Amino acid sequence: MVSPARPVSDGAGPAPLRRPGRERKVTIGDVAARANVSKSAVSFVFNGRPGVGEAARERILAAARELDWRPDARARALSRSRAQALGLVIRRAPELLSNDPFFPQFVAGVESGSSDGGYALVLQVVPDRAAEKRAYERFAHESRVDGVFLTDMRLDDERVGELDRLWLPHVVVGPAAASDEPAGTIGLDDAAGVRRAVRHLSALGHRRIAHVAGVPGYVHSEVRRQAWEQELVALGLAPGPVVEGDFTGAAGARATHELLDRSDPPTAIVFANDLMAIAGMSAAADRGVRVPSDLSVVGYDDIPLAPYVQPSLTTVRQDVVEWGRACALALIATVEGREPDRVALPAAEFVVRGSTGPVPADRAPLGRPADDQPTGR
Amino acid sequence: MVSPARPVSDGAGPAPLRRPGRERKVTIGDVAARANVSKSAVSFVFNGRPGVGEAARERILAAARELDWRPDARARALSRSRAQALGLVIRRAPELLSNDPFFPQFVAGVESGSSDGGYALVLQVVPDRAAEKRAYERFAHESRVDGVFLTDMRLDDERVGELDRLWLPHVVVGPAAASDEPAGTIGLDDAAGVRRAVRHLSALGHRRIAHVAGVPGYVHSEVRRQAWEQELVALGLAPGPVVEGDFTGAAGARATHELLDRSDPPTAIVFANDLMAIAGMSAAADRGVRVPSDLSVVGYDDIPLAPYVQPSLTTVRQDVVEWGRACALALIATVEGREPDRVALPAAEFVVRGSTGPVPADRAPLGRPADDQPTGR
DNA sequence: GTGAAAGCGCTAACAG
DNA sequence: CTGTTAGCGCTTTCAC
Repeated sequence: MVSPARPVSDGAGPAPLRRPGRERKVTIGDVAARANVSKSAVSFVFNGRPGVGEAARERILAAARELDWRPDARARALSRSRAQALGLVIRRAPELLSNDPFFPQFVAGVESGSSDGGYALVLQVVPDRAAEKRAYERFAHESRVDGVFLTDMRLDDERVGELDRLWLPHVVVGPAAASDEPAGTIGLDDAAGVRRAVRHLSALGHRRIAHVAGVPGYVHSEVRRQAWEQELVALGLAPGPVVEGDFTGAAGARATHELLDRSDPPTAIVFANDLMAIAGMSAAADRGVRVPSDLSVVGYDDIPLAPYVQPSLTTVRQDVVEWGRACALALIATVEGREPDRVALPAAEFVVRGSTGPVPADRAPLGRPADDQPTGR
Repeated sequence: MVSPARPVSDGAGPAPLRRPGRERKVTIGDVAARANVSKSAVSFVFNGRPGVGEAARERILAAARELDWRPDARARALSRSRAQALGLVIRRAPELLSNDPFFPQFVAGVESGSSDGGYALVLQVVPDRAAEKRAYERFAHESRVDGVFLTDMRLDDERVGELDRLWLPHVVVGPAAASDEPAGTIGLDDAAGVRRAVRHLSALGHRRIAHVAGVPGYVHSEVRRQAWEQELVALGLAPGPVVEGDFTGAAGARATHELLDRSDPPTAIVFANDLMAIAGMSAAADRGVRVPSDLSVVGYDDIPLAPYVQPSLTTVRQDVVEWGRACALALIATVEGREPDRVALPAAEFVVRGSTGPVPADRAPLGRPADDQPTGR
């Protein structure tokens, strides 16, 4: 059975909700009494505002410590009309949540930033758009949270307007490089990493560089695709074929087969995430195409496994934890009516490992590789 | 800049906390007035208790719908002395959170169960034991949550006692097979999967089956190690060497090298998780040991990548989402003073893929393999 | 069946 | 600088 609220069980049925007996919860009144001051004095001290003498202050703090008292979050929330909590709604099938290395780290970062700022993080996982909308509405109507994070932005996302209508403050979490991003976006430069990857491949002599994209309609999918294309154009190369993926291993494998089936198969593929890239490498191996000697592969995310697959995966890494922190701090500032600080997030980093190499000699169309010494690490 | 609480900005400084102008928040009073009843009637309807006539009930519901009103969670929490929220404290370095496929799924499951039961999920990520303890204390003292989940149980975990002292209801999330588990544990049968794996290897003729364990001191590490050992003994085999790992890829690689360096290297290794197993396969490949022809490998978790590495990974899968749901339902029952239902969680499942095969002919010490036809997924 | 009134524990005006 | 007082929005007895 499950541990009840009461540690010493007497075997009685389903009973105890609260602590038994007389032990009333200690309140601000008890602290005030013990320190010989008024409740407001206690309140003032615990809200860090002036107007309380040093002596009284000391006594109050001592009394609170002795009684082991902390302001009750519920009462505080009610009287300040602020929940002192931030909401994160994640729209994704629960089973698929662990496909994505982004969320665990992002949640960790957001939580760390939130609790540093004195806010709690309320999480909700919803399967579809309808449930997502309801979740935001409930957060707003029930005043459960003071603001929310918007992740997984879609092209023409309706949520910003909805949240404005609900008067629910928010920050948009997204790649910073999108040309038409809405104001209020906190993101790091996704595109830079992809561009760096393309340059790296070009420097290795690759001329047919394909892309396996993420789920269409998502901003981060688009940003990565655009970055890939723009950099190819900038290098004077023709944008190779693009295959739409959906960030799953199955899609990565399928897309890879599709690309290698072409009459002019690419010599390098830039995948929109590591999971697809690794599945792609397996697919290549299955048909006797060797990485990196026959085909170079680049991923995105730098998942913990990336260094440990065969061959180790060249990829792009972002500091997602720090990103999450920055989002939390920005949202707190917004909620409290302050102008959020402009934070400089580190750009995505390009990590060179074993899955990229020189273009196969018999496939290199012409010219010698440009010079390019990636920093990696 | 970040989107403020007010959609139409007039360029003023850091100002608006709440909605501007006259638009007062609609309250239960407004609904009562509009429906021509008292506040308590409204309250009764929204709390599903008898004592309100059908006609009044209809009008109340209509009024609430028209005014778009839902009970304010803060006020409700205060007057009912219940936060209507559940807490999950995760102790882990933020950067390491994505190493673990467990949490994203577990969180998703817990959240789904919580919101089905009308509870919010408050998450906190803490780096160490001290912060963890403070987190629980704050949850309790500030009445932020009504109960908490205890994950990553350690041998001789102090938290159960602490929570009892704080009068904070809780459920323990852990493998169900631990012999000395505390009452109130919700878990599925971790050990069954590992035992199945050992039997599978034995059936393939393996006699020297090693184990790469998880972080020592954690219940789930111990349970898996014990299951491995017990099954070997049950099969009449000598427990092979055990190397301690820490669930990271680096540890998996190191441990594998250590095992293969021995004078009597194992022909099969059971790893405590997939990440170590995959890194172990890479380590083996690096030294020319081939999987599965020279070495069989079994993981644990069935991460999304498991089918897509080379070779695909034989592993153990649990329905972590369902597990999380069950935990949430049990905690809600506990919090509300009911006896939690005894839920039957599906046992861990053994998934046979490409990383396990017959013992190498020249290494099979004696006898012919027993018959064992694993079911797979 | 319905409504008035007293809290829940804290914050924040406003007097003293 | 300190204390008194009126809420915050909802729940819940308890008379009517």
